[in-house]
Amino acid sequence: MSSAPETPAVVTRRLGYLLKHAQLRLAELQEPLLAPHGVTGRQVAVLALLADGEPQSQQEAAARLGVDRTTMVQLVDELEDKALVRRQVDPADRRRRIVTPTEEGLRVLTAATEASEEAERRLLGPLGGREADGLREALWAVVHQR
Amino acid sequence: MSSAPETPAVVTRRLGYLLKHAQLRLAELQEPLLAPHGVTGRQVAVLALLADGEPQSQQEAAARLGVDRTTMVQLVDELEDKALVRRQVDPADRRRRIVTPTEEGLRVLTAATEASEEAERRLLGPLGGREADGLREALWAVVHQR
DNA sequence: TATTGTTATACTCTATAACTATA
DNA sequence: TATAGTTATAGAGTATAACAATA
Repeated sequence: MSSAPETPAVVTRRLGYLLKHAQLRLAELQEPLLAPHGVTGRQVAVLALLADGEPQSQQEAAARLGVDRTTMVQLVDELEDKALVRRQVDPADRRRRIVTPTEEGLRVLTAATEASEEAERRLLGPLGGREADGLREALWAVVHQR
Repeated sequence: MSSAPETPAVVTRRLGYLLKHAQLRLAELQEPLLAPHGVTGRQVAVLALLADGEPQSQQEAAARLGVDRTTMVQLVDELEDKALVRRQVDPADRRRRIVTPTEEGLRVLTAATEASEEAERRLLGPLGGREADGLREALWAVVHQR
């Protein structure tokens, strides 16, 4: 789906439209920058999550990312196929699989994170520093409200 | 997919994550408010687009919304099945179908737009008026950059 | 030949239900 | 009985390719 219309309509002031197309635009910018590292934006997100803090089981990671456990199975499958993470049975509870990044996974994460941040900078290009910070803060407040 | 994790991780500061989850949150809020009107958020968006400005062919509408023409066929099918829009062959170019809202379509659009705006207000609840405006403006700038 | 709308098809992302193993 | 991971499957949303009608 293309991310911006040629002739803006009233619809394009709606928040749903703006959020969707901002996401599409970001994906367009990220894709070519991440491709050389052999990962997608979603894979980078999962990798970052797994590298952040204590080693986690799949369900813990799923809860933190806000996805279903069956989705996490597939996300971890993808990363494991690329040898970027390892699954290990938790000795304390043999039902659980602790998922940790490999050394290669950490290397890819570092490089891909830079690429990802470059894409964010390009997306936020038309905004000033204060506006860009404001956008991120406003989204954070909206997403984490309860 | 659930829209917010119990334990925020570093990933949740990434723009991709924030945009996706803001959208999910908005969809959650909209769904129950729109359901009584018998339309989805996407259908309201298309209806609003078709009611806005000159009568449009499917391809014009698709371009303005930023979707493929085959996607527009299905969107218009949905609205036509509910008798909210009408397809009419363009006498000036018989390949084109002009799509216009019916009276019922306009009534539903009015009601659903109010519901949709209420959902936006709830999403933006944690923000002050200035921050909410800033968010919308920042997203607009980012989406319409060239 | 080119364009509009359409259909058939496929791909991505996600979830639900049911299974296995472990607790 | 309950939980972690898994598999099979299905649904939503989207696109590409090929076709019919029309230009």
